[in-house]
Amino acid sequence: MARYRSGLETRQRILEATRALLGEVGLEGTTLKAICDRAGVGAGSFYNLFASKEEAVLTVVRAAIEAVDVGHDSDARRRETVESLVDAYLGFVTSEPTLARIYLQAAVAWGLSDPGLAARFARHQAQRVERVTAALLRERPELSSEDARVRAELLLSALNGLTVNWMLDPRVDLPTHRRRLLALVGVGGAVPSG
Amino acid sequence: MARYRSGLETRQRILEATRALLGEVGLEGTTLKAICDRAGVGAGSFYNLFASKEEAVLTVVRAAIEAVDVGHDSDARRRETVESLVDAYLGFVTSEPTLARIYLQAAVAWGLSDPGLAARFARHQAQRVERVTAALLRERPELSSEDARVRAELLLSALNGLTVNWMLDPRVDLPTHRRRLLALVGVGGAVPSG
DNA sequence: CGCGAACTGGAGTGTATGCTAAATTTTGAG
DNA sequence: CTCAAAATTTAGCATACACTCCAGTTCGCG
Repeated sequence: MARYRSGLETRQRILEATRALLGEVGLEGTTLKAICDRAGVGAGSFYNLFASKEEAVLTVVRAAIEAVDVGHDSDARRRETVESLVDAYLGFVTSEPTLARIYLQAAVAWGLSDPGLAARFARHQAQRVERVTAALLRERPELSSEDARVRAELLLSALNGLTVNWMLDPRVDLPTHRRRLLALVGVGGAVPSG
Repeated sequence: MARYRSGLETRQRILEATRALLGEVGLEGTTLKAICDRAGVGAGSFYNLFASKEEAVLTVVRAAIEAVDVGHDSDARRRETVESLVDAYLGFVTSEPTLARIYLQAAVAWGLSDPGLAARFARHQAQRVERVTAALLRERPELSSEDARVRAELLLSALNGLTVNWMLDPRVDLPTHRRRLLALVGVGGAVPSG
């Protein structure tokens, strides 16, 4: 394992190379040789720090998952709004498209095959739903909790879908959809007309 | 290429094996050997009918893309409703999860890497948006066309996102979301309360 | 039938991959 | 300074992959 400073730095370089490659050429192109070349490291060094290539990739993916729900201690959470949550998500997607891409890729390409990973993603999604539901109930106390939960699930699903569409076609107008989405869920701007 | 009946049958068997494997073990596990074993065919036969493994896989993916928007001649299209379109999509997803999965997998795993494929998916998505927009305008003529288009895009994005969530966690309640989604877009059932 | 073209299976090829072994250098606590 | 552990490089191994070659078989038109 890494105990000296040099080893830790190398470990970091490897993870950064892995992350960059996953975002640029996808999982398929992220070979061990590519990682080592990019990190400026021999294969032996890699295996001195990681048990397998999969470990490095999963480390990156895990970080991507965490990064989706950045920040907010439990105190600030009680003040966060649906709008701020949506903005945090969209801000992450647009400012870190590489990580967002890795997340989606992992969810669809692996999550659908590996039950363990699927469970991890599902759990993560459930936590996000809880967070949005809580915010929604704070802003619109008249909603039943089931109603709020369904709306939260829809909101998050739509955000995920929009992200995919945006990545396939950057002309997708995220700000407009953001506004529309908040209105349709019944928060923030004008109430939907019908 | 295939000219005899036998060759055409073999070709069909190969495509079916490819489709099944893509749905079961993903792109990663869909090797040439796996395809040939499953189809009961030698590698030579495969390459007598397909120029490459990629050709077979892309043929299957193309079919999956087409299958998402099944049926409806141009006459029936003028009578289709938002609800019928949503139901057609959800019906396809739940009755042919394998194909739906291939579609999503291809869109995310390849579409994000291969610009050509991304363009194909984007074009396909644009056509779907047009179709839903037209239906929405028919049902609610008071909407502006921009408004209808944005709602259609959101509806489709949410459907895609819901599909992903449902595949990761089958407990996702599609019928409820379907009803909610139609209401939120402003069609079908009760108008949203706020 | 006859015959050329299509089809078939399976061994074989080259290559890229993930990973290892061993020899060497670097690190840093005592 | 010493020295054992950690870090690093390099060469190479085993495997799996997409794909080719080729000898033999089947097809179906004339």
